[in-house]
Amino acid sequence: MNATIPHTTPTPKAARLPEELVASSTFLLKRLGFAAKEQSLAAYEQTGVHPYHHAILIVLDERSHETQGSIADALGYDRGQLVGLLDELEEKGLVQRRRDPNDRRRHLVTLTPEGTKMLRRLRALATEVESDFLSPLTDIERAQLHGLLFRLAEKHEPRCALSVPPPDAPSDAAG
Amino acid sequence: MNATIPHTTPTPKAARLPEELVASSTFLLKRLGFAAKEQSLAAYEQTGVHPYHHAILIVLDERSHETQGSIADALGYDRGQLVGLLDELEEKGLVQRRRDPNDRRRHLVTLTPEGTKMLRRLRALATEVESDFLSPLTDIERAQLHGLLFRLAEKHEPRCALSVPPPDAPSDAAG
DNA sequence: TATTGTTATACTCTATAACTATA
DNA sequence: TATAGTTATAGAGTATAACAATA
Repeated sequence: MNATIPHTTPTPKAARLPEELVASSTFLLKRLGFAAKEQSLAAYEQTGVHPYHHAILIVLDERSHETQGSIADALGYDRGQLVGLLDELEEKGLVQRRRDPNDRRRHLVTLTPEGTKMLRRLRALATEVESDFLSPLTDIERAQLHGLLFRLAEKHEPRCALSVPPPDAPSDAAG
Repeated sequence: MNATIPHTTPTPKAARLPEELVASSTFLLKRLGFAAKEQSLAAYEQTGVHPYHHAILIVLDERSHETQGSIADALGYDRGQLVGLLDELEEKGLVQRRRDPNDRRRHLVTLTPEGTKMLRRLRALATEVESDFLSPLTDIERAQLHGLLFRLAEKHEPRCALSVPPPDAPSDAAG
């Protein structure tokens, strides 16, 4: 390795990202979103289900007897993708599908008692992952961050908008 | 459609995400990271290059004559992946590879004048995308958001850390 | 033997659309 | 004809590791 003189290496050994990229919030969002996804996946491995499954269970816990289409729409999943996810949840006994007697094309999906139990476990895990991911921030900073992310999500992920502003109210109030 | 009585639809037509998910910052980070990626990809289509290519050009603009390994390390890319990206940049005449005479295993990569020109264009485009993505926020809020994201990135994307804390300083000070 | 760059392979995701059964 | 769910297929993207040249 040409090791007579250690070259004084003024450039740091640990490779750093260009400041220009680090200065970009969208760049950081992409990287952090990826990191959050990876950490979630690693944590969920022990449970045998994917964060996708967790989201489905949450939807069913809010309003059971959803149709597959309404679940897919609520989460932004493709309907074809949802079929496989529900197959897996059903195999594990966490949800149950039955035909809607009023429209036999539809499946009504419900949470089983085992599904409710799993959901409890997944909620605890998700809280843990979130808390760990945000650990560099104080509680106040976490609230600030969430508020800012939510404002962006209202625009870029409209499904996040919690309430549709009433037509006669000034729309600014909803922000 | 069984259209005698319109059902009064108390559930909103627009499918909404469960509040539980929207309340999670890591969930929002994942979705926003994905949205940022999608918007970048759409914007970069007109240029014929990918955001990956842009990042490589930025690295070369900071410090030319990088080896392929150091570029990959700086950006966190796989070295095998980088080969193809550099092939594409070279085909377009934006970068040039030549062997390092001091170590003939290595390739030194440099920006061509065309690459510099393209980089100018890409910088303008990236600024536009960023500005549009953050448009719901005021300048002060944008700065707040970036500060918070950066603090998270220092932990979850160590390549973002701008300066290595001096060994004699208390490590807590580095956040 | 270890490292740089290259190539090949395989695997995961996702997007698309064809297909069925019901309406 | 249109819709809900299902299935199959293809494509992009990514990760892994085998490989040749050089140290």
